[in-house]
Amino acid sequence: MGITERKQREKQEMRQRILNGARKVFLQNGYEQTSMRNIASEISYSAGVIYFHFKDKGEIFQELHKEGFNLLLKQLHVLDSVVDPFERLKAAGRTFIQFAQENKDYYNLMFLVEEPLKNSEGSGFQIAQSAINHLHNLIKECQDKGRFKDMDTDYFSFMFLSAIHGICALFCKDRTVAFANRTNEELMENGYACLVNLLEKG
Amino acid sequence: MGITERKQREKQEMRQRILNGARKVFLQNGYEQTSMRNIASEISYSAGVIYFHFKDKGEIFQELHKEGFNLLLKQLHVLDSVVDPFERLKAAGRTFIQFAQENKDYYNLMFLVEEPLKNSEGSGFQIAQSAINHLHNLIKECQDKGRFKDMDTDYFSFMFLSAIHGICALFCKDRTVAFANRTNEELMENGYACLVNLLEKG
DNA sequence: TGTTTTATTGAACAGCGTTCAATACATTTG
DNA sequence: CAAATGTATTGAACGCTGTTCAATAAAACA
Repeated sequence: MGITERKQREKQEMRQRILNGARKVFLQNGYEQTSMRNIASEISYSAGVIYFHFKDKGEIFQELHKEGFNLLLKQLHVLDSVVDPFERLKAAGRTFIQFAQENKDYYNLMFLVEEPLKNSEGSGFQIAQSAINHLHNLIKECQDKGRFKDMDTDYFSFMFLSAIHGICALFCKDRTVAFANRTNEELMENGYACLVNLLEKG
Repeated sequence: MGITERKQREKQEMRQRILNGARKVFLQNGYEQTSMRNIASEISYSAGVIYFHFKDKGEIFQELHKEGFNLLLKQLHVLDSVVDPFERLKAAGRTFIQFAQENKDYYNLMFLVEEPLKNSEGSGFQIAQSAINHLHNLIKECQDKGRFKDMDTDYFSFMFLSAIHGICALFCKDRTVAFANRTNEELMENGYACLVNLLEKG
C-alpha cells in the first residue's frame, strides 16, 4: 500500500508546513500577536484547514514549545564535555541566559506564556521534566564533589533555576527599565556573575 | 463655582467606579481574560463609556499596576522597624514571595503581563523605580555592615530581585509542575531558604 | 427659553479562535 | 470508464475582542 504511505507523508508535510508558517510569524510578531489567519496566509491556505491538522492553537503552541526546549537542550549538551561539574553548572547558566537573549520569543513560549501545559501526558511536559532532571543530576554531581553540601538537591535546583529564570523573565517582559543606565546585556551578565560569586562561596 | 467642583468629583467617582469593576473582574478572571465589555457590564454601563474616562485598556492596566505596587510597598514597609538590614532584606524577600502567592493576579500584572510600560513619564514607572531604589539602599546598608562587600550594589540588587522574581514567576505561570511531589508552598519556601543560605555565606 | 457642554448609548468596524456545510479532489469500487 | 467513497480545502458564519463614533439624553449656562 504505497498510496496510504504517501498520503500519510503528505499529511505530515502539511503539518510541517503549518508549523513552519507558525514559527515564522511567531518569531516575527511574538506568540500572542500571532493569529490563525496570519499563519494560514503565510503559507497561502485558508484559516480553516489548520483545524484539520491541529486540534487548536494550543496544539501549535505545544509543538513550538517542544521545539524551543529541544533547541535549548541542544545548546546545553555542548557543555557535556566539560569535566568539572561546577564549571559545567556555571556555563549552563550562562548558556541558558544567552538562549533567552537570542531567542526571546521561544523563551516567552517556554516559560512565560499563559497556556495550559496541564496534561501530564503531553511530550512537552516530558521534555521539560527531563531538562529539570538534567539540572538535578548536575547539581548532585557538584554536591558529590563537596559543593552545596548542606542543601537539599531538589530545592537547590529550583532556586538555581529560579534565579536564572528571574534574570531572563525580567529581560523578556521588559522589566529592566527601572535599573537606570545599564544595558540589558550588562545587567544580565553582571547579575549572573553575582550569583556565581555567591555559589562559589557555597 | 461649586458646580464644576462637583462635576470634577463626579467624574473622578466614575473613574473609580470603572476601576473598581475592572479590579473585580480582573481578580476573578485574570487580566488577559478581562474585556472592556466585562468591566462595563460589571458596573451596569455600556462599554463605550469607558473610553470617555480612560484612553484605552492600557490606561486601566497602568492604574491597576500602580495599585499592585502600592499594595506590595505597604507590606514591605511593615519591615521598616527591623533594625538589622540583613534581617530586613531576608524578610523583604519572604514578604515579596508571600505577596505573589496571595496576589497572583496583581503579580502577573506588575511583572509578567506584556504591556507597554514604556513612557518613562508614567507614575507607574516611577513607583517601580522607587521600589528598586528602596531595594538598592537596603542592600547598600547590608554592605555598609560588611555583607557582600566585593559586589557591585546595582548588579547585586538586580540579581537578588531576579532570584526572587524567578521563584514567583515560575509559580505564577504554572511552571513548577516539573518538580514532582513538591507543593508550590514547599518549593517557594525552601527554594528561598536555599538562597538565604547562600546569602549568609556572602 | 434656547444654546452649549458633558456624559452615555448602541451600532459599527476590523480582527480574533473556532466550527461547519459545501466543494473539489483522489482513491477505491462496481 | 463511471459511480461512489473518503479526504483535504474553502469560505461563510458565530460569538467574542478593543475601539470609534454619530446620535441622544441630561445638565449647565446664557
